Amino acid sequence: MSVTIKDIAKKLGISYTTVSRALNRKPQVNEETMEKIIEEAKKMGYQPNALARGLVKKYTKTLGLIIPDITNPYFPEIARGVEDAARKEGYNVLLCNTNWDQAQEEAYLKILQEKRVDGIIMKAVLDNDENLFHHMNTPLVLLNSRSHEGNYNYVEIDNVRGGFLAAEHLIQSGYKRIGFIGGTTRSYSNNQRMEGYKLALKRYHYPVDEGIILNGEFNTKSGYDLMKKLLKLKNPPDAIFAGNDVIALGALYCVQEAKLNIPEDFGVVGFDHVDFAKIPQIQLSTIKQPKYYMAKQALDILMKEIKNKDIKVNNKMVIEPQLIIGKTTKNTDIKAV
Amino acid sequence: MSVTIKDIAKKLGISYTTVSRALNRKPQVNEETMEKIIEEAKKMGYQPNALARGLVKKYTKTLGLIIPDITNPYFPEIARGVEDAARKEGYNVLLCNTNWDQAQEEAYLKILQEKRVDGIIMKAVLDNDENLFHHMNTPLVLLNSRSHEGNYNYVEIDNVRGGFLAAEHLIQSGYKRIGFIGGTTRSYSNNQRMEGYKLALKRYHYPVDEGIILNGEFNTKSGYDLMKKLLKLKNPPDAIFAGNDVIALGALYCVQEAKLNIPEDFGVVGFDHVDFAKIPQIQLSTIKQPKYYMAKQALDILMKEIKNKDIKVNNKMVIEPQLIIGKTTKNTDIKAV
DNA sequence: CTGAAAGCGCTAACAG
DNA sequence: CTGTTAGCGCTTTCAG
Repeated sequence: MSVTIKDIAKKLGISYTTVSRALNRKPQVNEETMEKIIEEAKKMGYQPNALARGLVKKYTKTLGLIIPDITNPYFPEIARGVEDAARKEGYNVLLCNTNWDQAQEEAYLKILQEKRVDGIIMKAVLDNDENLFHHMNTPLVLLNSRSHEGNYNYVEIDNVRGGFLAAEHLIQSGYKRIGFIGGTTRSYSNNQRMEGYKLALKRYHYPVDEGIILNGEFNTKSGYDLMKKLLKLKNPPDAIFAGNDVIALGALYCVQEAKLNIPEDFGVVGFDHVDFAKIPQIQLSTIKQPKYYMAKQALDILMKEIKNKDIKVNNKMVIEPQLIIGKTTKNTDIKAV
Repeated sequence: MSVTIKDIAKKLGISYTTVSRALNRKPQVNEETMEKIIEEAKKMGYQPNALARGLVKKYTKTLGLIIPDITNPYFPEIARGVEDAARKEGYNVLLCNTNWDQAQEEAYLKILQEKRVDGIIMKAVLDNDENLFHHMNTPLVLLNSRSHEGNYNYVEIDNVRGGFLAAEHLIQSGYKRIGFIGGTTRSYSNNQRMEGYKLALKRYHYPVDEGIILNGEFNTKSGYDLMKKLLKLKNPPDAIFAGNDVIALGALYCVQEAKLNIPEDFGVVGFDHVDFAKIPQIQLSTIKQPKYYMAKQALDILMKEIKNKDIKVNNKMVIEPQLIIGKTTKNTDIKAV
């Protein structure tokens, strides 16, 4: 099928070892023959076989990135950060989307290792799983996730702190009854955010009412549906903290549909600060994650692990979140994006 | 390092061929030994080496997907379609993001082939390139792109028709001076859309004024900047057709900032019908591409090419676009999402 | 500076 | 049903 170094060698009447060396620009090779070989390779349309190379070299210069939902803009922003950083280190990234499906996550973890990627960055679907991390021979860095045994490095936003900031802001904005709409309770980061929210309520002597704490999925539809449920209550909330921006968007829509004025009658705070949250039509109040930066950090840690496969580096990073005040909560200073 | 079939064979005192057969569930193997081998493999944490397998089998069950901008929601939607369809066929997808950088595109094309992916789907950055497709040994299907020589299969929206529909809608909505804000003029699809726009103007006896036809980049900032330019004109447009939804969003923002009422004073039509264009705060009038469907079609064609590597299948698909009327153009029927 | 030989981990004939 | 052998395309000793 495709041209190999042997084909080139035969054509030139030399050994294929020399061809290999020339193509890898080893200094030992005679300059003239080197040039001749490179030229011939180009002429014949030679394409090195990365499989064969990987087999002998024991590395592939490829990384895996496992994320749960590529249509949530949070993850493309992460993906870009990882990819940009990886490229600079000479790595390519195999992006895998699990659709929040744990079986799929496990499958990808397996496949990536079989393809002998040099390392993996993963936002895990769930945190309560024990089977997931069996037989990991490949360096793994978690993103906003924790393994059960806690033996992987990670980069995460301080989710508790973020939840606290969100709820505190709603309280200080004068809302009286603050609900929570989260993603799945099996998600580590979701629960941490909920935790922070409860802490703030307690801190400010607000009651924690489980009746206005709802969890569903990490998407707009779920946000919309759960908001609808909350509004139907006899004693509905006058503000909510959403587990992420995508949920917040659905909630926002529902509130508007109910003809409540935002932010006067109802306040909404999200989490992530994804790009669409910034647009003037929305300007969502939210908790900012420095996504690009976090992605870069995760990659840096992964690089260290790869370069010291024997030594177990301990490198866990917790990033400080930042409250962004938009126009979906009361004390807004409206400003340009 | 990691466990190989030889290790398992040694441990069990049998030949590694038998191990290979058992692990591949070949029916010929004795059931008992088969079970024993599989169990031992699990116990030892065996992970097949896909590189070695690929080397001998000549396929990798991996596909490449090259896109220019993962943060434009159009592409995640495409990516999901490709990935879902690929998974059903037993393939994984290597997602590559070029950031609209042609050198990067070429690099990825090369890398993917070196990794011996079985096929590639690509939205090309530019259409005017001749070097790009050199030495393609790998099946390639283009998405909303054309190769210079036209010798690759593709799936595309009818961009001319889409541009026509957009401009026609603005005309019929009563706007008098309709501009165009596009991405780069080196993009095939962009130019086709512009073409359709001009056709509509001519058809309805509107003048084609190059002074209100601006091109820049395919992002929100560019849309905003170019819109600003247009509004500064002595004789500014009262509507624009944007090359895609992301550009439209930037334009929308700029128009609102200028305190013009949408849709009364100013109309905007985008292209793509990405998810955010549907949200109630925006409800962008736009041209719909059935993205998921198109991705699936591209994958189907690619599958055919892979399965008939010798026979050159000719399979070019042009999809009909659909006008979606939102609330950024006058004759709106406001409706739920 | 160049070649011969071994081997990466696996599958695929070919025997037995 | 199982083992032996060869070979995928490449890099890496080890000689020369």
